[in-house]
Amino acid sequence: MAKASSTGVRPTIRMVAELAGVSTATVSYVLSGRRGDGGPGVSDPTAEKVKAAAERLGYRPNQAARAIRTGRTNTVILSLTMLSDPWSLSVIEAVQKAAVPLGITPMILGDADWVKVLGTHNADAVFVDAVRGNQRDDLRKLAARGTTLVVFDEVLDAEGFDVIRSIAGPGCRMAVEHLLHGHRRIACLTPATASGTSGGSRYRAYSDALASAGIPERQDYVGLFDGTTAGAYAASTRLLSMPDRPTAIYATTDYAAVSAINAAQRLGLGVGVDVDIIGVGNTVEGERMSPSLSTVGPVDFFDKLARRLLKRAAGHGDHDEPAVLDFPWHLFVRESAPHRSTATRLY
Amino acid sequence: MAKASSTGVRPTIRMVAELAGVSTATVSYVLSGRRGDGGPGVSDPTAEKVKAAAERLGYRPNQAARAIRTGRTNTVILSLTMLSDPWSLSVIEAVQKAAVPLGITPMILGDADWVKVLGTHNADAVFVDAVRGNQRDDLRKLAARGTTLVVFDEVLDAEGFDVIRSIAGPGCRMAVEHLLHGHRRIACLTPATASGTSGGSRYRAYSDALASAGIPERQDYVGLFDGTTAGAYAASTRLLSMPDRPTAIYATTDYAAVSAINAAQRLGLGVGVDVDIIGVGNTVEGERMSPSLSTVGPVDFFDKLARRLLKRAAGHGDHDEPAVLDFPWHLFVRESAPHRSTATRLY
DNA sequence: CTGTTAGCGCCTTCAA
DNA sequence: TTGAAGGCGCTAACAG
Repeated sequence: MAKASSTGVRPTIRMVAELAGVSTATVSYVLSGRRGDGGPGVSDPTAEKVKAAAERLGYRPNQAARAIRTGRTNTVILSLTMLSDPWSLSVIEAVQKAAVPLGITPMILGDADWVKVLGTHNADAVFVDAVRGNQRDDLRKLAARGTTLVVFDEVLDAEGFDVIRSIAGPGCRMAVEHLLHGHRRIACLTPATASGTSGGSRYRAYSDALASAGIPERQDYVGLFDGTTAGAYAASTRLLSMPDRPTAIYATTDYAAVSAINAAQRLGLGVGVDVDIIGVGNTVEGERMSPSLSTVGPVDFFDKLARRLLKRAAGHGDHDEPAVLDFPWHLFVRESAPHRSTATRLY
Repeated sequence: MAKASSTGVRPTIRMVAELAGVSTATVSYVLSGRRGDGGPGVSDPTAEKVKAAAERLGYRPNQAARAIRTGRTNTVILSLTMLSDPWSLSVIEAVQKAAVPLGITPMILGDADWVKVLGTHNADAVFVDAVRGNQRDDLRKLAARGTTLVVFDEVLDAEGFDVIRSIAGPGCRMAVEHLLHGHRRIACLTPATASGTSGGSRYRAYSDALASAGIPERQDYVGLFDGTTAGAYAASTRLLSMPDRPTAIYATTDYAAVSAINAAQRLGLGVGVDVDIIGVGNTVEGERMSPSLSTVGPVDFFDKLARRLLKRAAGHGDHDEPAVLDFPWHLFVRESAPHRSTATRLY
């Protein structure tokens, strides 16, 4: 049984070198596993001695020190504003699956204030899931300083960083039009902050589709909430408790749609029967729940996102130009808002 | 309008020094804002020059380099195994609130494999939310190497690190006994993995309480699930669809209880009326939902946890001995499992 | 009050 | 096949 370092001090490469009776360079070669591919060869007995010494001391290379020398951190940062949103969990899941085999560690930044953090902390690549108007300049500055960015946004251009975009507008339009096949009294459930930001296009799809169908928009059919799950639940309850309640709800995010389903069931309404509910985003949670959530969303979005991010993180030399990646949207018809024919329509 | 660094290279302290016409040391003094408190003073005009130069270049100190020198990263790592659990979100929220004013950045590690990551990445303090049996040695080794740890566990001792413990046993017992006032047919909803780990005590409280009350335990009243929300929902549906369905469900986590409530409502059962549901953990989500979730849990747990972690992260000099912190549990009677008198009991 | 020097732990030449 | 030396960006101790 090795005694390990009971000194309370972290073992350094130098201690390993001393214990093995070699130089620090040799240790570095052996432990970073690069001998033979152009790097100097090290004799097997020496390599063994080094490995044994490292093991005995419990040596692990110091990433901070390595980063300062190599410029690589083997880390990607995910800046996620709404951690409770299933969308964020899907991002995390996909990135983690793709990162682990590459020896890259994903670190999650829950704070919305990524500007300050990314200025001082480095990562091989950074994913940012929401950019407010006044942060556009910060993004450009970060990119100019060499930070590798992948940004999720519907309007930004690729000014030194990748932009992942999934044009919500047409997709959302499809969602509302799907409801229009069976309904006239359609409500919209959307966070209050979304009026100005990217969510705005999701709401606009609702307005436009209704207008095209010749249905006047009712103010009391717009359920604004504060962005929380509880808020979405409350707003849904209000909508579904009205005397002339809507027969369908278009929710601008999947998690809001999930809350709406729970609220409807609480009120004793059959989801997909008495009331249809459709979401936006195509998250796994929606697919797995019961009744399964009808939704619109990009296909394979999360995997593609993860691939892009890790390609940027790993491929330090490859210089694909930063680009805008556009993901097409599909309509996923499931139980919460099934197909409606003239026979089954609710008006 | 400053041109900023359009070189694609991150500005260093040396560039700032050159531009300002001073030495790097002076820059360091000025920008780390420590002049006067024992450190050398710097004249105001010089300080201004330095600040202007830094601003012009968009300079931000490199945390990795600083860390290697000072041993401090201004970072805490939260290793959270089940990010979708509201419990994790509460931890994040509390830590973030406490960390920001101290200039400390919380980084979240979603990967369950913290052993590898913490070996190479450093932080001023680390919170670990789950320790498997074979990881105990790793914990000790990490602590011996100087990693500051705060571990959430019910059985570990403080072997070089803090242990936060919230003896679930007695609290869970209270939960089941609360149900026993009004019920005889009580089911238990618990993740399958919990048989061996800390969750085991939560299940044992159920067994013991039933035994003490002279009620035989029914195998078909134990709803095992895979740890996911969807799994908990499915298991709840099965329980509540039985011919002689239970009139109460004791869920070993709040998030499972939430799923059970949704399942019950889906089946048209009145929660708190036809069926009582109680959770474990006292998360905010449970408190805010409708019907509000009855539960047991420690009081002020998350804030206390955050305070401890940040005290460890900030107080580099203070050497309180690592200790076991024990948080007492309370019973929170809310709508999903109200008080039952002999008049309102369901048997 | 300011600049010089010496490292932190690691990796990468270059010479032996 | 190995070792010595230099430097990454930064700060701490010591000169001036």
